[in-house]
Amino acid sequence: MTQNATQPLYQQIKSRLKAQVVSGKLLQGALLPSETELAGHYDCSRLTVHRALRELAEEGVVERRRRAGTRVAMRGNTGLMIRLSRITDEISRRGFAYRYELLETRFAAPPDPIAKLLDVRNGDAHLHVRCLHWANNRVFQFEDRWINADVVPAVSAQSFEKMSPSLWLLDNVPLSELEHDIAAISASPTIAATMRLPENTALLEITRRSTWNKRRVSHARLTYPGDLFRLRSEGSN
Amino acid sequence: MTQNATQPLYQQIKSRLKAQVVSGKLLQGALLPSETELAGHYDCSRLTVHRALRELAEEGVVERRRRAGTRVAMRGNTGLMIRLSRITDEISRRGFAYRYELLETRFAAPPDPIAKLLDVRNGDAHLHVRCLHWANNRVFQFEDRWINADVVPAVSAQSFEKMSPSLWLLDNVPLSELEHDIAAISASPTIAATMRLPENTALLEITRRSTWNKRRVSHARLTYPGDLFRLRSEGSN
DNA sequence: TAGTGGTCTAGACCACTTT
DNA sequence: AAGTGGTCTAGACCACTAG
Repeated sequence: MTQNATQPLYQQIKSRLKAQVVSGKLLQGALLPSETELAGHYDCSRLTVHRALRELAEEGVVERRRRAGTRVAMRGNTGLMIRLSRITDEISRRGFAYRYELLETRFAAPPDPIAKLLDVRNGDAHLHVRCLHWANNRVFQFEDRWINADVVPAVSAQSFEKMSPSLWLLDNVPLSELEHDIAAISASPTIAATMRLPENTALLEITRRSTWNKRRVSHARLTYPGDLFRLRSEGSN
Repeated sequence: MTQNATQPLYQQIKSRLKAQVVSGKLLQGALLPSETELAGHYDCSRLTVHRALRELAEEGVVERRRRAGTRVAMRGNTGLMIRLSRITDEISRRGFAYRYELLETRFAAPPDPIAKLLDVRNGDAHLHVRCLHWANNRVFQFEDRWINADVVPAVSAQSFEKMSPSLWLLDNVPLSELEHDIAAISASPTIAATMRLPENTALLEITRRSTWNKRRVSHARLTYPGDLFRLRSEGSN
């Protein structure tokens, strides 16, 4: 197997192996030849085969274990990549005018469930911020966020009058790990009033928990009008 | 820089570079040293540096171009990985009993918007399937799907009485590329009746277009009760 | 303990894009 | 034209783990 001008060798090997998996020549759980054998078969170096197999493993097509070898992964897991852009980009990309409005910022003891999620002592005061993101004359996002003041003491000096807490956190907290939940909910009377929407409007709700250095930094509930916001993804497999 | 017992070299390099980005030593848009220079700096081979930089690029931390070099990426784009599992796994994982119910399968000319999305001639007949996925005694997913009979002629022989079209496509169409839209909608009277839900219930709607060999294979609208279904993601950056 | 994958090297050639 | 990243090789040593 020689280097084709159009496609790298490891890519070609990936495609071939993938094709064998989906065509059924390699059933789920089937053992693949070792890297050395495949290198001989494709007449290339072991590293080239290794890269192909490593990427297939990252995509979830195969599973690898030392000594045990490489096996076709159990099917059914389709990984799809979704890219969320920062809200201002999202809005301007659609040609809308963006406006930020701070509703409230206060120090207070978070309610029990939030305290648990933030992993803070019950009764301690932390920062609660509520704000709106407007696109033209409609609310595009309602952000309801708690920030752990133990982990990010600098928030005390922030008013968030001009800059939303999500942007501020992005620029000021390093390397946070994120977890998301995405769900559809019906607008409660409170939320409906806040977002200037009719009651029971369908909303897309994204709950985001950020962690830094194994400590909970922030817990945010982001709600969007269902008709204004869509997540888009371009899948791989 | 020598190989540490606990962590691969390329990982250590990744972490160091990442740390420089988030600490502000490397500002957004800043040019990083070339692979050769970094290899000298970390006293390792160029390939090791290359792997570190390649993975940072995949994670969106840096952007690379030949001759132009490696630069710190523009911030604010948070990639989040969502894994969609096949519906039967999803339901059984929650301990519910799964049941599949076919509502209707017919050959017909798709309505204009669908015809456009499927990229088929107006008036040609294609397969339309509507079915339900039950979890215990509740509808977990309503699947409304059109399949391009030109691309997948084998569908003609399928009744889909026992097996849902999404599963069948997974097993019979190779390597399809997927695009998804995710939105929140309010249950219309028709959908509400089909899904046995009150009108205006908030629904999570996933629109999935699959492509094979640059031809549109299928267009599906999957709707879930908002309270029963959540997408979960564990992010990286 | 033997065989697998994981990592690393030193060197090489090529493709691409800015200068 | 020159310098960057992208790929590949042949060989090596190591870590892990199934038999």
